Amino acid sequence: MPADAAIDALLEGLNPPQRDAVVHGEGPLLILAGAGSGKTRVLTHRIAYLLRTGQAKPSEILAITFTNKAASEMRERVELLVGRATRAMWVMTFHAACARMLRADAHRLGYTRQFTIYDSADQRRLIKKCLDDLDVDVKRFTPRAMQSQISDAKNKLRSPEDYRQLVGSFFEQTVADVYDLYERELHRSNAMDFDDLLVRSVNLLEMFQEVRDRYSAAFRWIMVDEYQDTNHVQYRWLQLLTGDHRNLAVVGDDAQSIYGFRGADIKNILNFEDDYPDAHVVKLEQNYRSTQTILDAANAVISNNRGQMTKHLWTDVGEGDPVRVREMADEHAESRFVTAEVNRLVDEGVSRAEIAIFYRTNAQSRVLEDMLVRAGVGYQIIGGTKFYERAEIKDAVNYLTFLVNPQDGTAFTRIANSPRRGLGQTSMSRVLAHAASMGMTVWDAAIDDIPGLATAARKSLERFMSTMTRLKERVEGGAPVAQLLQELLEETGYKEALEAERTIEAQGRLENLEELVRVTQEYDANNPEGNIGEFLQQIALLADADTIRDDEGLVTLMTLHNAKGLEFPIVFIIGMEDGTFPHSRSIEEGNIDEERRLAYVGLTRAMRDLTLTYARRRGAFGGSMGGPTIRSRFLDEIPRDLTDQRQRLSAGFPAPGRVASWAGAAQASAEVAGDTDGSVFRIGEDVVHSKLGEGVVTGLEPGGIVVVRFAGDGSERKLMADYAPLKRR
DNA sequence: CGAAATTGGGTTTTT
DNA sequence: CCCAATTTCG
Repeated sequence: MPADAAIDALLEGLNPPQRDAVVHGEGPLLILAGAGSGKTRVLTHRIAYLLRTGQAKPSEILAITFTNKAASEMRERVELLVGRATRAMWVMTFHAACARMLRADAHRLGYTRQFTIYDSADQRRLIKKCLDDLDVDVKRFTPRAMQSQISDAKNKLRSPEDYRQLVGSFFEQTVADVYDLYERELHRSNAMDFDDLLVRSVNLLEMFQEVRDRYSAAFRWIMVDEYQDTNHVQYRWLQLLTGDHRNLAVVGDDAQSIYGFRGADIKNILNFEDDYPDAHVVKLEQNYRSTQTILDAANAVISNNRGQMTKHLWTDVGEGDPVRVREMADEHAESRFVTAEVNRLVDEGVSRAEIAIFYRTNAQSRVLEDMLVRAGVGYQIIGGTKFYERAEIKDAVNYLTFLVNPQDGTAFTRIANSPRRGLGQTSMSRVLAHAASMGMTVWDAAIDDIPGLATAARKSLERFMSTMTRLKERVEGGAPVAQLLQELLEETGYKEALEAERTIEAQGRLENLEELVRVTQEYDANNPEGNIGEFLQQIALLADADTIRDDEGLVTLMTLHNAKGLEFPIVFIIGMEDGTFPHSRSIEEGNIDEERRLAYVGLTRAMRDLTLTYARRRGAFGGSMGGPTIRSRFLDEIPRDLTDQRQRLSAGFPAPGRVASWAGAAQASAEVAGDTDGSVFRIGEDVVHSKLGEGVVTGLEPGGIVVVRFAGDGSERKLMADYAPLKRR
């Protein structure tokens, strides 16, 4: 028992099960942590406790999370408890930990430590090339389908040979061929895709006893967050590392398993006690985040799933307000309603940073964004088109990649003719073919005498490669990343080409590149011993969730998937319709349970205020498609008395056995009609119309119509708020 | 050989 | 609507 006062302090303020998990010593530990039950607190205190009691040394701690953001948050919170000792611990994502192991030992598997990490776009491009090389019809077998099959195989630790054994159709036969070639091409390029990071690490640990001994001895204490989202490779990786000491503590919630499509296997957590019969099991069921009403709603929804670990969240913060459910005419009315609500809340003194809006698919954000921009509401959006996926950023990154990884043909193909240098498809294929046939790196092939290359292309390639060679010398001289990037953008003519365009778009691209330079400067400052290869590997592993800012002035928009692990005082979930959420694909595949868990995740993000909206009609593909919708089955799984919706709006009559108040009915019909009070604009507000100039709002009418008196000619006009080019001033 | 124009195809979720 | 791939034109 702890005698030390510092140790007592670590346990203070923890509830009994939390304390139980923190003080558990050697041996397997399963922490079933319901949403908002303080699991990060438990993990950080457990680490601190192990250190303080002298059971563990900092360098023996390996703490795994799913996002870098979660990792840095954990690191910061541990640091508050134990200080500098944190630096010796590995607190990072699965992928980052694997990349780090591989940098040290990849040579054993025939890679250099400068191996490139391919994101899924790179991966798809290479798969496409393999399909072409094998003369496969990409109309029949799309690269996307191949990619998901290959990724799936890798997550199950199936090699191309393993896969070939199981082939049962022509499709799978094709996949086997592509998979086989793809793997060889990847290796020849000295590159790994995301899945490879895990797979190759497992290979390393399985094939080299001394490597395995080294790591399993080093990491005597292993902790894993979000264990319900681990897949088979990750499971195997953990097995290999914990085999000797069995000090594995996992935290998770089977009700929040939402990554099945990515190979996550919920059985990993469900069967933990079979894997470790002596496992100590702790359940955290007290929720410190939400009101009882929100929890009851979430519990009710998730109870429709079978075969879960029983758990019942409760709180002592009180009942709170009912869940608000709103029917809107279409997605425009929905956006208008949410935007107006945000404004109303802000007027009441709520900070925008306290508000989040969730949706099922990224495409749903567009209409909402339009409306928020129009209303002048600041927002940040997580996901969608990501910074590192922008063409100019990928180009710059691929320049750096080719400088450190001369084998990377994908990087070469991307940059050789960007900016235009007169090196087309044909010339590039010549270079790649030459490299392949001579067994040399792409770089060496590009500076070699290539037979059959046109004179113009030859000249151009020579010029390009001499610039690259000059840059490479500076890389080898240990130039800082930022300096190299800047020189590269100048000397390759990339910047010049963009400047010559003189378009607003090009201007934006230049600004993005400046942003990238800032990122490299920051990297240089934080990593005096760093190098390009490490920088590239680091940015390759960034996730969307890592870009969330704590900005007072911004409402946060994101998919439900990205919302996991976060909390907000006020939450809106839009698009609560069957087909959107649950998604039609999931309905077809009979995969409703995972969608329901996603709903559970979404609902439990809200601390005090939760609003769910659905639209009677929803357009798709820019308005050409889409029709009447059916409200989400998940809405109907929430007991009516937890919501403020007193009758079924779609029926148009009060529900049997329940008396609807007049006010409720009036309010309901107003919403159905297009909600008069939900307008983005308000009477008396100054607005600007792109054609008619400045004016003031003099009236609001049902159907989203605003009446505006314009200053220019004094005329008063009725405008459709959704379609008129009208903005708040 | 490269750039512009056209057409056709597709939307789940992502480390 | 937005992209990528193909066709067409210079």
